[in-house]
Amino acid sequence: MFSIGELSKRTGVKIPTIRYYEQMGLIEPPQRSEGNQRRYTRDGLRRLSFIRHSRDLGFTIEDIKGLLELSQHPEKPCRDAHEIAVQHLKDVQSRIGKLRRLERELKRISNCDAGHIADCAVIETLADHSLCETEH
Amino acid sequence: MFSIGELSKRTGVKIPTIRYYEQMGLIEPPQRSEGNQRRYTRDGLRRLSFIRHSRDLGFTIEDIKGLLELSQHPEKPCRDAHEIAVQHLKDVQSRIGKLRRLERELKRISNCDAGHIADCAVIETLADHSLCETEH
DNA sequence: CATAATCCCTCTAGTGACTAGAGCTTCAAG
DNA sequence: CTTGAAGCTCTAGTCACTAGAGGGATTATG
Repeated sequence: MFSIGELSKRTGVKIPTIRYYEQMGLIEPPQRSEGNQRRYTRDGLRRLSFIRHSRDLGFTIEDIKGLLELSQHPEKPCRDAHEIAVQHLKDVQSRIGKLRRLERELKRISNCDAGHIADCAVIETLADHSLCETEH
Repeated sequence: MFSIGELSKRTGVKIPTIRYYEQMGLIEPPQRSEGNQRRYTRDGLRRLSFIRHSRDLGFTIEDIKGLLELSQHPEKPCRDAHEIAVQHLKDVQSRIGKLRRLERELKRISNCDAGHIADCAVIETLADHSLCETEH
């Protein structure tokens, strides 16, 4: 049995975040000690590790609820889990695309070496979109 | 003089967002009509366009406050504006790096074509970080 | 066994950048 | 002069936490 602090250390999830996950229904309310403190089992640890890892990969809490649900039913078809992952991959790829266009624009405007604001490309470009090279 | 709706159409910033910017001190409270409705000038339009464009490029409201302040003082050195832009560029580049590692991992795990959850790479990998190829 | 240090509890509120809705007033066109 | 669109303020909700107050529980040491 682990206290919440130990669980936190082992998973790298902060204590208030663990309690928040409980509140959100991502993890089940664990048993309590006589003095009302949370006591977790090895199973709770596994579940939280799953959640931690999924969050690191950028899945939303709703996604994770779905994935956890699925993982409880090994006989179900894999299709749904697969779909969640593919959808998320698409999101990630679109975010990368946007950020790369941004990067190009920022590189360009931050090459500015004007002495004064009056001639600064950063300010000028922000004030006038038509000075941009790419859409965004 | 524009109403808030016209300003919204011309800049592409939604009406509640404009009021929010006013509340946050990004734009000055404009004049009001006799019936207490906001009336904007061409200058307000320019300022909001600047903000819109900066937000599109991912600057935070705090960044934008700084940049607006600078743009009001054309005689100031360009250095500060430059620094804000470069810092932001760094942020963007680090976000791109993270997302690309994620993309690789998601591509890998979503190649799964198992029939059942029991053998699904998505679930398996989320449950066990050591199955990952890259750090994240 | 007493005490001190650490840990844990609940509850509320704050973050950033909006967005949505209720319940009301004003404006512009016909 | 009426009517419907557009505007007003205020409150609360979003997401995924994070911080702090004010208390109780557990554990290590003397």
